[in-house]
Amino acid sequence: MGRTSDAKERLMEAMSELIWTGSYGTTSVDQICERAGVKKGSFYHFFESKTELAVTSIDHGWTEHRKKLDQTFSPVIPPLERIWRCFQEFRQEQEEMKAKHGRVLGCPIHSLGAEVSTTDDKLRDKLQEILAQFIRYYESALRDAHFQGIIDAPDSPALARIIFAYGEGLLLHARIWNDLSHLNEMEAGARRILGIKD
Amino acid sequence: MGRTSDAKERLMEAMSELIWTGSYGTTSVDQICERAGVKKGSFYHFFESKTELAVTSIDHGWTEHRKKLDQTFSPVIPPLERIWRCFQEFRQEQEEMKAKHGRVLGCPIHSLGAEVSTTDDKLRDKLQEILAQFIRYYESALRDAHFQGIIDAPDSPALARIIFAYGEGLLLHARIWNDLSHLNEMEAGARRILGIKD
DNA sequence: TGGGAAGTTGACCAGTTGGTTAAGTTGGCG
DNA sequence: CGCCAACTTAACCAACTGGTCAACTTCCCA
Repeated sequence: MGRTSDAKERLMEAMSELIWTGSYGTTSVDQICERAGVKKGSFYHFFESKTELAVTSIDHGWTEHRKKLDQTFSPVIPPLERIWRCFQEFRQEQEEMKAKHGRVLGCPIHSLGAEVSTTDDKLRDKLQEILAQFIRYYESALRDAHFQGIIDAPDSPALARIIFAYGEGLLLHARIWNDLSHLNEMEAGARRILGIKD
Repeated sequence: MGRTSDAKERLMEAMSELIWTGSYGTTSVDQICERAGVKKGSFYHFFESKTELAVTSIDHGWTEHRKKLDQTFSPVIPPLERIWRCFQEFRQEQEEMKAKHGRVLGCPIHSLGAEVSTTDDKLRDKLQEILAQFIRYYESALRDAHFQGIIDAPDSPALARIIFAYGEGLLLHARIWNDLSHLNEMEAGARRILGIKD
């Protein structure tokens, strides 16, 4: 019943892109609407606030991204190989973003988290949720690697947090320096953390 | 000659605090002025723009912070001890900030970098400069540790970048989760990265 | 002591902010 | 076909944005 529209999807996509290329604070509702080709009245027909759009579009983007991650971290793939592939995909994604926007953009979840976590509770809660889920991919890969005797990691959650913090730190440096080469050392650094010689 | 004033210092301090507790984008000139007890006309007597105040106050804060770091990383102190002390000071500072503001604030340089590095060139350049300087503390400590045979680190700059990225990642997680306990594992994680058993 | 540089003040600006509203248009479905 | 829910539109809002300015006060120094 009633009319149909893809304005909601267009708004979510515009918001995601603007947050990633810029920041939440400097992204105005007018900008979002312009990029999405949607009038402001329609914006507030679909979303009750700018924050709600952000939460919804971040959530939607993560749900999409998880599909790829589920493949990357498939139990069929050797455990450490999963992690190296994940790093390669980080790199590929950042390359694409640099080609498209002329800038290395890093991880939108962390950039947004750094910006809003003291001021926007709803957004912060969503970001926490996503980050906590992400760590589980590392965690289960490391647990598998430990049980296969590939690495020595009796405390895989702790080790996963180290790898995670390290990877996010690198991604952030890549954004700040607008330089993909920071990502080159990701695997080597992780090997060092995992205590793998080579 | 003429009148003297500490309004400039008050503005810098207000800006630093507001950036740290919130973000650059959500900090308005009016807010800064109110907190500093300075009228807007005076603001623009001392600074040509909001960006310039941010650059100046960040720079000033770093110059102050370096004094402490120079002591922490004194060549007199055993090299790895310097790093552990630095971590302890991170923790102490975050504890103080949490007591004062009710929130874990993380590293203002990185939070700011995540937010503005795609949009504000002057600010980004300043942040890059500071971060590059910070890494050197780790770097020289690691070089010393290597030459003293305490660790195996032929490529100390690369290792310093790993430790740095890791530490910043943890600080960011502490901010996002508003939880100091993320910092507890800092030394243990760094030991693992450095390949130290214990 | 007094000239003048340095600092202060509050009124002012145009543009933008997130958000509202009421009247209109569309098209799925009974 | 025609109803009516779903969607669109443009005009509107008060508060706030970063920034300006000319008149005024202070107080250092010659």
